[in-house]
Amino acid sequence: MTTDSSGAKTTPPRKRGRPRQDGPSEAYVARRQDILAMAATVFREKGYDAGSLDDVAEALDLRKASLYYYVKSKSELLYFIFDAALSDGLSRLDALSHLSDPAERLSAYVEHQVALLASDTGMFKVFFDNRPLLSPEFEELIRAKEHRYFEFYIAAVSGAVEAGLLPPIDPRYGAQAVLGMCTWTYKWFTPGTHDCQAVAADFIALLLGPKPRGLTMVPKARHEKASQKIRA
Amino acid sequence: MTTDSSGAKTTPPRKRGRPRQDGPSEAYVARRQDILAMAATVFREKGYDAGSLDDVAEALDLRKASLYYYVKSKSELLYFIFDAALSDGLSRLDALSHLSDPAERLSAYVEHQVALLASDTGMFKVFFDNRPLLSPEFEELIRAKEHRYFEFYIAAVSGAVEAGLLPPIDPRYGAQAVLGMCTWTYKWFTPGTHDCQAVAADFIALLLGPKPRGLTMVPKARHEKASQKIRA
DNA sequence: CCTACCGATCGGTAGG
DNA sequence: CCTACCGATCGGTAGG
Repeated sequence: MTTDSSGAKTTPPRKRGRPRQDGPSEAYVARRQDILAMAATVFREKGYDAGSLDDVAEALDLRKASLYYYVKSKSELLYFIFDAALSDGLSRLDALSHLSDPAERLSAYVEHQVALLASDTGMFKVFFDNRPLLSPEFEELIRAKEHRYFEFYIAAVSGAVEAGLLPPIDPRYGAQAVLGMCTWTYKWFTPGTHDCQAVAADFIALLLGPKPRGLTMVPKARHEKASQKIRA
Repeated sequence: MTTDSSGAKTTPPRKRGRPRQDGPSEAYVARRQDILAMAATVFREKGYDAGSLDDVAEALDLRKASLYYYVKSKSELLYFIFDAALSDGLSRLDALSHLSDPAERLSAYVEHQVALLASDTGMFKVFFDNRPLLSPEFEELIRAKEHRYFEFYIAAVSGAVEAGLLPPIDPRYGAQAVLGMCTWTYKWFTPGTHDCQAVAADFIALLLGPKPRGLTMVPKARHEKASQKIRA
């Protein structure tokens, strides 16, 4: 219950059908988004351990205690950030999964991952290098989404193997290889120095062989060919 | 100048040829090795941030302050551990660099890196995920060795490209790809579940194509062949 | 190699 | 959303 300027008690609007407030208000959610965004920036710049809640609060011109009105703990803050990033990545992958040509799909996934990681190495340093700090429950939720992410790559590698574009490897190891190769980018990529598209192109060439220029109708696999050309 | 129990001034030992103590004693160095090994264990198990000097000292039945007799700071401890690991890795790579066959050499490097990373994922989590904590001077020394490490892979990729075993990619990007693929192992490899040798074999197949079984004389490149078989 | 202790940081809470 | 503050941790130092 609140008090208006005259000091009289005010009651909530009496409108019969008033939809119940079943959740946080819009303003609350929006403010929390601000906080999450700022926390992401702080963590990106100083790392998770070194980036304190005081830093986050100060950057928003708040007191640290006020953050607890929006978030239960520091690690929950991290969880929200991770979850949003993962959801974003998943939906992008999903948008690419319609590609039916195995080579095109795998190439698109590689380009996606390289572009994503190169676009924000700072954030991914936090993401990949501070995971154990999450509480078990959050850990589980993140892990589930990560697993879905991984499965996109397993499917793409499987498709490429079946099409004879890749040698007959274990698709799980293949997916780890592709993801490792692309993800590792966050450790060395420097925007000014390196070219994101060139990197992706070279990675794809490494996996699928040199891109046939101007030709679309490439018959089958290079791996099948390779074995044909063996001479005793 | 020191004073003996009688209060008289003492001079350094007069023995003419006595070899000067030009560095820490053997016992001192040995004890420091113990401390480094224990610190490595603690960091491996709890991480660098969470693994306190009290933890390290306690595990050695010492007081924390005593560690400072052997080490200047916590980050110097980390530096010593990293430097030893890197030196070890470099000498192993060096031992493999005699391989003249480009395919064999690249394969050996892949096997080396996968085996190394899979053998101690805990330590490499510390190594790769806590770097920024090192002081600038240490950072520079480590970086230099890492660069030498990187150059081994650049050379191997270059060799494979020149031999037509890999498509004509930028050797630096190629080396990052190979290292990323192999190194990423520390993030997902589990000794019981995964097979280190199978992983390496699949990675090699992914890079160089399926291993020709029982045949040694494979003519040239699969990439050259691929373009030959294109039909309009 | 030890005892004793400092100084600073930081996540989190009480209570409004 | 704020003031005030707690409790615990931790790297490091003094001085022996």
